Amino acid sequence: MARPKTPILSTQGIRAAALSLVDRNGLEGLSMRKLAQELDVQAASLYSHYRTKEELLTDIANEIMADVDVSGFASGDWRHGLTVWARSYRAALAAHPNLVPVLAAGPGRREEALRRADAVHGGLVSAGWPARHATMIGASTKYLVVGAAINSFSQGFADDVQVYRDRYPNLSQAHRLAEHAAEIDHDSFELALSAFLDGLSQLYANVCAR
Amino acid sequence: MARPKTPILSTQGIRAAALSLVDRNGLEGLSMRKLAQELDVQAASLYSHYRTKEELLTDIANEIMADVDVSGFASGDWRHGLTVWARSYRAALAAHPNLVPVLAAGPGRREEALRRADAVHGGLVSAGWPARHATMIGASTKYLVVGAAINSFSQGFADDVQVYRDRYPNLSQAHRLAEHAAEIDHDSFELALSAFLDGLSQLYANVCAR
DNA sequence: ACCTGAACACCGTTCAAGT
DNA sequence: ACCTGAACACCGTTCAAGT
Repeated sequence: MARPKTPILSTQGIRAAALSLVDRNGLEGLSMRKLAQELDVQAASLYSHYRTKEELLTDIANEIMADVDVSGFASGDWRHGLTVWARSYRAALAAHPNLVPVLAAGPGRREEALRRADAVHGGLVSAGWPARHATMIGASTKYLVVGAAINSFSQGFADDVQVYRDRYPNLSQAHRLAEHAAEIDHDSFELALSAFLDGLSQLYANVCAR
Repeated sequence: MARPKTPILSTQGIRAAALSLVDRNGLEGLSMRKLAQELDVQAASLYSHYRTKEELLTDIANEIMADVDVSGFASGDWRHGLTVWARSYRAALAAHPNLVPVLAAGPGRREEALRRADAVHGGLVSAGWPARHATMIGASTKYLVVGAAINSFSQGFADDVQVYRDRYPNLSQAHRLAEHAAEIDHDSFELALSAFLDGLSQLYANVCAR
């Protein structure tokens, strides 16, 4: 009864259960004990597969970040590369909003994160951007994606509908934000991305003489 | 000994001690027990002044957000208004990096947050932006600020200097990022902001016919 | 009103013990 | 190698009790 012939747990299964728990109950809804319970096992058993809770979360983050697509830079069109990267990056984060703080915290395991960073940087440089600009553009794009994912601008307006009308006339339709939060977030992100890229295009004309 | 003639604690003092603890030891370094110890008091005593730890954090967040400056919109120049807002917003977050997850989580208490949101939205609208654009621009700018504050793009490259040179040629100077992290973050933010604003200016010319 | 001491229900993690 | 049961050092929060 202490150990079945075939192992009960697998890192794969642990990750899936943990992610499901986070998706359902939020990041604070994940504890090693609850996770163990979900897997019909004792909490201590998890430590045969992951050394810490943090390591487990990092591993999950890796899995999610694997969907981020940097292949757009292969075309030689830096603007297309950035667009594909940013959108797939945002989609990966938005798929698990409760995990965004973890995903934003670090680049996950170095391996894949560095491969992607290298692809972005390399794509920009080979398109003509100076190295320093490439670094800043990569960072800036990440700011946009992470900022958009971590914070529904509209989420703060969920309750207390009446107050707005009286005291803040410019926000008189703020109560509508909650309903269309997802749509507004999406549109705001697309607006930010295209304005940012338009601005970069102007800069490109100035910086990258041909 | 149970109660001195003059109260030991004050919400003001509790906030200051808590913020100092977070600044020194990180967000996870703040517990009600450690905070109480810092104030030479029992943990339970804190609950005479704050009902929950979360409420305390929200109050601290308010205090910090009070430094955000939306006065730039009074000039009628929307671009100037956004610039002043974004920079002061970022400065407020960057002053307490360990608290950024909390600051990003919500708009804090409704009062001041709504006053600022109203100023931004109203400033944009009276400058000629349609209401929907004003909403999206406000959201986008916040994305940029929060994204920049929450994540040093460079912070992930702190260690393991040697690996980069060999495996990721485009990141050969990645080890320098750690040294100049603050500078690169600042420059990246400014690049993102000005590119974003340049893009918006183009859009303004198209959308806001005069 | 404000602080204490003790308690409750939770954590993450460790470790000897079992198979 | 993998799982258990019990323990350790921590949490946030509550509450009767004291002044």
